Amino acid sequence: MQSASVVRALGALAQEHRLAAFRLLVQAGPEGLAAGALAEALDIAPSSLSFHIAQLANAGLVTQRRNGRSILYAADYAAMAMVMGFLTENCCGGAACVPTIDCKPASTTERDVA
Amino acid sequence: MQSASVVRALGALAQEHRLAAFRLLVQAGPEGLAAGALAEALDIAPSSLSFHIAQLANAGLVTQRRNGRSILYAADYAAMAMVMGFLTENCCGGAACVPTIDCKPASTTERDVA
DNA sequence: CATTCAATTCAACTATTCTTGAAATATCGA
DNA sequence: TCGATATTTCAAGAATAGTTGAATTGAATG
Repeated sequence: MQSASVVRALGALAQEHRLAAFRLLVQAGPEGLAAGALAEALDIAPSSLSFHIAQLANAGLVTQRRNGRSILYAADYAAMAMVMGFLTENCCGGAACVPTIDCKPASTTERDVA
Repeated sequence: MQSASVVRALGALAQEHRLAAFRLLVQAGPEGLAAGALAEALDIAPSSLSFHIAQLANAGLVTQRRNGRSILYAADYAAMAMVMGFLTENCCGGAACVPTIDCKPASTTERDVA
């Protein structure tokens, strides 16, 4: 019964600012981006970004770690792949289609997420 | 600026009943399922299903066609692939990962959706 | 043409989401 | 420790989402 967590993940992505933030993080790679950098890139208030990024984190789509005064957020590729796999599961009654997504950027495995 | 349509698609999927309905349609294949069959499978009121399936249709995730008294809904695989492609675009700053999804069930191309 | 079946639309209500600014928490440097 | 920076939490309001049953539209059957 993982459908509830997929609903949360999709709901987390189903908002203009959060989708944009997630895509920035996906493109930024495992290094991630600071909350402030995201707020500035998206041109929204810091408190608004906190609200949105918390939902992405709560849905398991991003991880966070502190770096000095900043908090860096990074996309969780495994979670993203899980959501996609769930959507396409048994696609077309089992006909061969929809390859499993397997995104393993170079430094993902060595990363340690607090 | 396709992000708005992706937000709508994700929002359409970010709900328990709609996610379940979409998955049933994905698994049902191009033949699709009648609105009544979906309502029964999901155990929700017909008016509730109408409300939800309309959002999936509005987001472009499902197509509809009439068959006698019933209206059959079917998943739109191209739209699904588009959403996933958008999420993973330029993943990891361009590192080779995330193969493009290419779901082409046997009869999809010959289907004519009104 | 009247009846029945399938699905949608409507109105009303409750619940959740998003935004904002002010206050609080945590880290760093002098 | 004090002040500055980075981020989160809180409270309150406006907007949107989800549910229900009743009324409506559209297609098939006699």
